[in-house]
Amino acid sequence: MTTEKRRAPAGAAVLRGEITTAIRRALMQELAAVGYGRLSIEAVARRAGVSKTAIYRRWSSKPQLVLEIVSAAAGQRLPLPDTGDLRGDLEILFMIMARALRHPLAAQIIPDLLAEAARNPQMAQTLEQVLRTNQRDIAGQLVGRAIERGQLGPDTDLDLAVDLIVGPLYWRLAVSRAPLSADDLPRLATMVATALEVACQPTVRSEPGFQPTPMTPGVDPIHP
Amino acid sequence: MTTEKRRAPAGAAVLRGEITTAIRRALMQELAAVGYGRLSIEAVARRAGVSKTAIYRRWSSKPQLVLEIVSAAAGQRLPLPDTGDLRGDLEILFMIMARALRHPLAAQIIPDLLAEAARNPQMAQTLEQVLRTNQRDIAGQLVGRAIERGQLGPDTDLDLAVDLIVGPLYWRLAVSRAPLSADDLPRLATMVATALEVACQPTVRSEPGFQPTPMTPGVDPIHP
DNA sequence: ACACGTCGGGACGCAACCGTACCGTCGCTG
DNA sequence: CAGCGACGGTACGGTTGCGTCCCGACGTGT
Repeated sequence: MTTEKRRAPAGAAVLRGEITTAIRRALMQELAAVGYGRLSIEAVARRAGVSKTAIYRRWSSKPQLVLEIVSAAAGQRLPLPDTGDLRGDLEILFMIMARALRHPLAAQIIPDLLAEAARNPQMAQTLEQVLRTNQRDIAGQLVGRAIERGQLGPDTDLDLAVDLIVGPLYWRLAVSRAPLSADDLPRLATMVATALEVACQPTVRSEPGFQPTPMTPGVDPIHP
Repeated sequence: MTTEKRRAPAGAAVLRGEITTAIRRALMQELAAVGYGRLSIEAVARRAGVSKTAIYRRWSSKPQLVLEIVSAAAGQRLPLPDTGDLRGDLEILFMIMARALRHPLAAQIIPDLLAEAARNPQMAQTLEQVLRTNQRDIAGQLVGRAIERGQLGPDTDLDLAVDLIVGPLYWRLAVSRAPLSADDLPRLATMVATALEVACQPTVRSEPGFQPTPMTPGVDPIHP
């Protein structure tokens, strides 16, 4: 309640936006260069041409810094145009994904943070919000449109659809890191669209013939 | 050439295998716990109940240690049975992959090392040998059989096929980390098999109708 | 039985980094 | 126009980890 007597910060006593921007940029570059595990505040400050204090004035600690900046950077929701066809929607989506994942910064940072999320609940929660729900929403509306059109059945498994849609391109661009020609995207879209249509068609066509082998967990593939 | 006068190490002067094993196991656990970036020799030694010297006697440095152990652990080639059908082969493969990726150690370590490989040429080369070529071989023989059977055309794009085969399951188990019921694997196999068959059928069925939007690289999805 | 030679362990010097306290500086507010 | 007050920067202890050196212990080959 004593805050009423204090006057608001003004003049030189206000955070300089240019320095904040420099820190944000430096953090992303440093994150790409050394990864979350090795990230050090000192290195970020050096790269930004700024003192550590400038960072600690804005963010309380290293996790807080990374989480806030990453959230802000990845939180942009981009609209997905409706082409009127499942395959067309997929191709648009693939182009957006490819453009994002081709950027060196994103291609370095995203897998790194996803790996970190596997052991860091805070990071997992943050990425869940800014990445996964975003993707699930996008894939969700994409699948939803296809259902409305009758291209897919209403009982389509959304999770499996997301895997099929996102998995191949993520693997290619973020994991395998092999070059991908522009021609491949339409082909991939065709393949995925066909797979979805066949597996989730309104007209059910179950095809038994191969009985699944029972799971045998307990064998260690890594080491005895 | 003075080595001729030296006699071979024997007795207590020979490396104790139990300690080597303890180091290997501790390294994997530590790698899963903190990741490659934060990995410290001291922590490995602590976890193994061993002194640092015991480690430095066996491996010269941290990268060398990790690369050697990871190579040894992941280098096991497992045979892929021939079910006589593309979909059956895929289902078997998916079960093998799922069993491997469901192990907490592997699920933590593999994405972490893949992310590290993006900035570490040594790591990239090692993983290339022990993981990617392994997968490419497996997928290659799987596709090769399908081609022999006539299920796929001889001009099948192997790279794209690998993406489609490996991507979804890797995304689901290693990135998204969502639970995957046993029923999902056969369904996924059906979807992928269908996608491959349609896109790579000997009877070419090209279907134009959507002209690809040109690539526009240069827009930064991360930050201006 | 002896001696050889490496073993594993503890200790050390060095370097990097975290988070904080203190300092002079500067521009708005009254 | 005067001074308040947070700014950005430097300096500082404390901690952690790397890689090395020295030490006593110990089992085999001569």
